[in-house]
Amino acid sequence: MSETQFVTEARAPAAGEPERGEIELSAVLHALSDPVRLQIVGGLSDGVEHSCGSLDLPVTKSTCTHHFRVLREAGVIHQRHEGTSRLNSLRSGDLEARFPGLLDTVLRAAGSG
Amino acid sequence: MSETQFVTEARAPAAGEPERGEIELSAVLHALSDPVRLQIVGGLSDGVEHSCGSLDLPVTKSTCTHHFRVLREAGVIHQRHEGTSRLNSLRSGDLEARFPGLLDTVLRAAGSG
DNA sequence: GCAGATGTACGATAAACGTCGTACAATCGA
DNA sequence: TCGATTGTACGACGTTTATCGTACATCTGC
Repeated sequence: MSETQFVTEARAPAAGEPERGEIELSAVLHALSDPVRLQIVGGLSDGVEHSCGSLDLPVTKSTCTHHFRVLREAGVIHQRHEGTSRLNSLRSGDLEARFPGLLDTVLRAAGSG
Repeated sequence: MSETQFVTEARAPAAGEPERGEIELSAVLHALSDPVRLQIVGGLSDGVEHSCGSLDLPVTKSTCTHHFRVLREAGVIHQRHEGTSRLNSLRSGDLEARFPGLLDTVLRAAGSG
């Protein structure tokens, strides 16, 4: 896991991301309710930053952009710019603080289902 | 809780309900991603059967019917006919068997959020 | 500067969604 | 039987969604 994932203090989120305290449950559940986005979250669950293209998703680039935006605006992921890439990571710490156990439970459910 | 909720054997679902093994994670998350439906699930979380009207929802009757159908077709609730009422209950046992911890975690998140 | 790589922006499109109103069906009590 | 209660069916409506293609922006390496 990256060193930013288990911090317990809320940090200032990037533009377009909700703050930790403003993450809404219904938005998170909606973000996780799409199979492609569930696949993205599963791909990010190793705690390593992944670029959008490195996840080998079954949709086109522009649809990818759409799904990453939904996840970002729901507060599920963080996007960092590096070169021509956008490095994505799960906001595990923020989600764990706001909705304890939720992300892990969903990831386990996605893995076994 | 009613006596049907913690059975570990899958039972034949009513028409329109998926069987235990066919409950899909994305459908469950989508069903739970609407505030009204989250309120319904919260209202049913005492384990008691509730009629549709007894939950005092902020929408009209026909919208209620719609939300209960979404929950039923996702496998989240069971509906039983009794007189002029439809008694609703959570499929806690089936959900726990299929996606362990998911329902409890979401309900706890909904309660604190 | 130029070409390639990586995403985003924008518009289009078809499907699904949440909401409502009205009409209807089923049941119960008087 | 008649009226009240409870919920469903159906159609309408505006919004949102998931998807794509094309065009564009940004960065890297030559």
